Amino acid sequence: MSDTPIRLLLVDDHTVVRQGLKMVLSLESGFEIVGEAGNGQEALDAIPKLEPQVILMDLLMPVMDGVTAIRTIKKAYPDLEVVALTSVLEDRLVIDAVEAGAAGYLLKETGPEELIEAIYAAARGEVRLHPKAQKRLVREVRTPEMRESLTERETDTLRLVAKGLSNKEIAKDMDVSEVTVKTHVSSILSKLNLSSRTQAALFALKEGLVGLE
Amino acid sequence: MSDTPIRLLLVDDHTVVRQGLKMVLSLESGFEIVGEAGNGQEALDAIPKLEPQVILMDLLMPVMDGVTAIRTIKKAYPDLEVVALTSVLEDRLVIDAVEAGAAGYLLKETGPEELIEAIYAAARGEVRLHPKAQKRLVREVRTPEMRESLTERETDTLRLVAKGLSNKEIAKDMDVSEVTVKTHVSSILSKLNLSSRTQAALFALKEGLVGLE
DNA sequence: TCTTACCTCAGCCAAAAGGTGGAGATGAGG
DNA sequence: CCTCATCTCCACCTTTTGGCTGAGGTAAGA
Repeated sequence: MSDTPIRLLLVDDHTVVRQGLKMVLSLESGFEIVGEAGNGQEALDAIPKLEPQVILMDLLMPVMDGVTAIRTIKKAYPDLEVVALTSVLEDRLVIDAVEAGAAGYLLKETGPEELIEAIYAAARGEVRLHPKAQKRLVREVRTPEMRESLTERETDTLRLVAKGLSNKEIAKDMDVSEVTVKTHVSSILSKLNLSSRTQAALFALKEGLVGLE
Repeated sequence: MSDTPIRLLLVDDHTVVRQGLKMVLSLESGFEIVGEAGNGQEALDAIPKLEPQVILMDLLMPVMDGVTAIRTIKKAYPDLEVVALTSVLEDRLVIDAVEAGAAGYLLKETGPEELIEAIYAAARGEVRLHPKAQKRLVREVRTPEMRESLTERETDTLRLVAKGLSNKEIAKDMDVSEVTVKTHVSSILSKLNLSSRTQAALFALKEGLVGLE
């Protein structure tokens, strides 16, 4: 490894988690934690002053979410490596994070050793994905026709289907005829290879297209 | 407060979270962290030796989940107070935890102050619920006829509906006629005051009746 | 300009879903 | 024994859903 410590910025809205990370990482001499932030916006503001080399970023945060933050950061500072660190494993999140340029996707259930190893890897410009995240990503790459191929209106429709609305209600909500909604739903089912709107709703939930409340 | 520190046991499968809690709580002189555990079973085994007064318990853990652990602990040690600490807010979890005898339900997004306050409260035998958890619990108490009133077969049916199966598939799965399934689905919708199987599926997911994969 | 993809709508049709009412069997409990 | 809840099934009916084909308008891109 290098002889100068890696400058780290921690971004997470939970105080407890930040403290925990600090605790765990402070046992490792190769790191220097130069700051903390409670959301993506704070992180962005702090970068010029703190000049971190690697950022540990939670994905689910208020104000500015992690994915947006990663995208913005990688645009402004391409050399800065961002490791996504989250407690939930959602297809959509994994894909978005990787697309946004994350140097890693770790779950909070990850042990300290892997965490440390992933940071070193990120600093070297390598990518470390949690095994489960890898699986999701591979699944996605293998079936890119899936959610990817849904058009904008179809995606809108699916979102409403996943909220339990009927075609008539969706039509009213989208301000089109019910016939059009039926057309959209049909092509959704066809494209995704599903056989009912309930399955479509479940798909949308799994993909993180909509939340559960 | 008392002059002797409160003996605390931390139970969480994430090392990072445990360290974070230790860090945060060590700033408070009123506590003494007597031990840690990575799951419910470990916690249970450690109680006789460590003699904690309050346990901070994560709900989602491998081996033995938090709710089961709470139930078991409260049966064996009624005076031991257990505070549930979790990152997710699920109706079913809140209800189950409270029924199991939890002295509190906190989210990991909770700030250190509230966390500390909740532990003191638990030690005094009081109950502290996160505002969001309170809301869920109240909603539940107000509509006990809901999920509660579903019969066994209806619950089975709902579970399969929430997996995206058609009536015919459910009939095959449950080994009854499709007519019977329709009867069950009808009474489910009627009892839960819903208007489509998709809504029923979403309900089942919200209630934690089934998982999402 | 000529595709191509998308959005919108339509009609026709079959299948699935859902509502209503009723009925026989079973088993638990007063 | 009687009652009550549950499970099972049936018939009849309406509504919803989903498949299929086609068609006009629009916007982007070769």
